[in-house]
Amino acid sequence: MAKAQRKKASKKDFIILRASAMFREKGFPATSMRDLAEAVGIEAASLYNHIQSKSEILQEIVFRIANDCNVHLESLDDSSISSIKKIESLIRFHVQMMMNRFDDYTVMINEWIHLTEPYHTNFTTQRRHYVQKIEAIIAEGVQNKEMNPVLPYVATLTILSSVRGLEFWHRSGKKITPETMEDNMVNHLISGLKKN
Amino acid sequence: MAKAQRKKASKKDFIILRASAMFREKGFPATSMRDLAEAVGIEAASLYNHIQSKSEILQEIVFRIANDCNVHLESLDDSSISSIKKIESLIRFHVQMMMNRFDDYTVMINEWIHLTEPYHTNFTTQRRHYVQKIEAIIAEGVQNKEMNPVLPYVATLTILSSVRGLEFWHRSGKKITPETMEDNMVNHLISGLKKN
DNA sequence: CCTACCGATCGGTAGG
DNA sequence: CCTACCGATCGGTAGG
Repeated sequence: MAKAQRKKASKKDFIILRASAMFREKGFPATSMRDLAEAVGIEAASLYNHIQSKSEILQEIVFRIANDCNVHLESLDDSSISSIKKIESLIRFHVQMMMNRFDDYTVMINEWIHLTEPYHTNFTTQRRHYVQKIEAIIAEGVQNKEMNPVLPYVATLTILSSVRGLEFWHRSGKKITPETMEDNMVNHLISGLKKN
Repeated sequence: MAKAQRKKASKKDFIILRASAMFREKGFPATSMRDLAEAVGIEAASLYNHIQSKSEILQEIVFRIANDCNVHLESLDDSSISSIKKIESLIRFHVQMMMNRFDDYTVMINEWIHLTEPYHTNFTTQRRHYVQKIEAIIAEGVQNKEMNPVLPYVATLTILSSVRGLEFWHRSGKKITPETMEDNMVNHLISGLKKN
């Protein structure tokens, strides 16, 4: 029984794994359950022994990743490191997510709009809180005179979205190590382009 | 005849205008021709008196904007301004596109994957050349010692994708003027977050 | 996990 | 610009 549970869970995970890759490539609405079934190696109808609906797959992908982002951000909360260091950690975390969990992360970013209610509202609310916490870190940094007088809201959006550029990098054949990528993005977003 | 031509063209433009808003909101595959027809105020079948296919609408939206981006970038080409000033102009241009032509620009960025061949390949090729030209500007700035020693490819992706954050800003009710937005993003991406 | 099949909806056409 | 309608495909279910 425990074994059967485990077996079933892992098949479900396999379906979600394949779905994530396809949702990223073609988008959620353009991916059919028949395409997915073929990628998994079973008939479309058989998918429903493991999952409840197409929507459920998207929900699992999105909220798993969103949860990991929230956990990371909260880990920065009561530490005594500087605001700059917190933002650096945030950038590194997102670059790593993009590089190590490319399909899931990209699906969260690009396909969350196709979440049905109440998941859609749930996600946008979570995202708003996430942004607000980062804004608070930046606002503190500005007040501390650690940071230039930027608008925290704008800086937060810039940081969070800049990681999306890695989507193109991933498609291209460029050989850049994860560490180089991380360092470059941290330097650019924290120290800027212009030499002083 | 000339008048009829003009009238027909403007109705087509109206259809594309509405389509752009819907493609942005719900994505290209999730927007049906019946939804679009309703937004336009006619029956679905009547759309085909003005456009050839659903795909054609996407093509028009994407390549109009892509063309404007190319024209701007080429305008920077033989001017004698510094690399930093060129990049500043590039950032301001993209922020303005995002603010003034929000639907079209967002559709280009998010929905180009749904272009059919040969348009899909055409777009990715154009985009690659576009990125390479910006890389060249940054590489020159690094060589000049105008800029910090960043990897041009990574810096280019960071700049181009950071504008995508404005998608969230647009949805939110935040009152930030276009000029403030532009200045903040230019400062962040060029001078960085950290105070020296 | 399969075969067989459902009602709904899709992009698009015929003909007026 | 409409009515009427096409074949294809969609997500999902029944029953085994």
